[in-house]
Amino acid sequence: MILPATSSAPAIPALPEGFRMTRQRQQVYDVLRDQRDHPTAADLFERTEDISLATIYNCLEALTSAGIVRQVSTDRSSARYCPNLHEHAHFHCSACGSVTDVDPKPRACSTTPWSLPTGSAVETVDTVIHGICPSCSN
Amino acid sequence: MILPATSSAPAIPALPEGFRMTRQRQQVYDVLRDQRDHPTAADLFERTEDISLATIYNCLEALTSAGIVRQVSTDRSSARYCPNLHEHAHFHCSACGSVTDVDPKPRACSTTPWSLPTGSAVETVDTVIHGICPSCSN
DNA sequence: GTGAATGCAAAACCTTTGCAACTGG
DNA sequence: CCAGTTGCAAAGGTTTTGCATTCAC
Repeated sequence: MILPATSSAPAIPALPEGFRMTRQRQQVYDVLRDQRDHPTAADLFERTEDISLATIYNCLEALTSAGIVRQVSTDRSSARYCPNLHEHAHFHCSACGSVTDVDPKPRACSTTPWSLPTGSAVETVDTVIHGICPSCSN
Repeated sequence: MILPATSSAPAIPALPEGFRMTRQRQQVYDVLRDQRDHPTAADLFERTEDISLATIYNCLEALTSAGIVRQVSTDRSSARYCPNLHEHAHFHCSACGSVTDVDPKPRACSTTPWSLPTGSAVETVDTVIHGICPSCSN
């Protein structure tokens, strides 16, 4: 007998001790993982069912501080969310508003190209490339 | 007779055709240029006189689209503004919240280290380095 | 003179919060 | 069981808007 394709096996990178994988958190993570278009909280609210908007925000906060989702700010509009944990930048099309992942070049310089003051401790680097995407260039 | 030090000579990079340099826009630009700590709209409202908050926002929008000021989004809090037009990144201290300019290393790789899809047109690249600044490391 | 910019207050928008009810481990 | 999570509605903070007045060119 074949089990119905329940939407979600955990399938999540190492979770912190004591992290509660609730139905809501799983659903939010599933949408992020399956539709990698960097949805906003409102997008996620529409794409899920029986989750309040406040809980969407709670889940995103929980997933973000658990380290399995990154928050992306391309402009002043709603925050977007990204389940890609590999080093990458975000390309933001100023025409259509889409946000896509951009990988580093195969053998790009390995050290930070920025002259940080002595004593600075780097936690994360967020790079947003604004421009026009191939589809909008036509 | 010595003239009182009126706050402002134009002293602004090439302005677009038809840009009206009003008193308010000049004052906002002067504060940005003289106190390069990346103030928010609310900061600028406090540091200027006889300018309404709505006008602060109008001025920032005007200066930004005129290309002489850049908007900086380090997190979800208020937008910050930067009059430094040279290529640089922003270091955001997650402890004290300060934002400082970071210059590129003298001979860092000259081309984008990102594999952009063919047909992408890059307009600007915003890099925010989150971490702990030297003062907060103590 | 005239279109653009300002000031005010109100509205819009995104996100967080307080608190009672519920639930995952 | 019970601390942590949810849902709701209300509040908070930031930014925008409508419109009459004022101003830069």
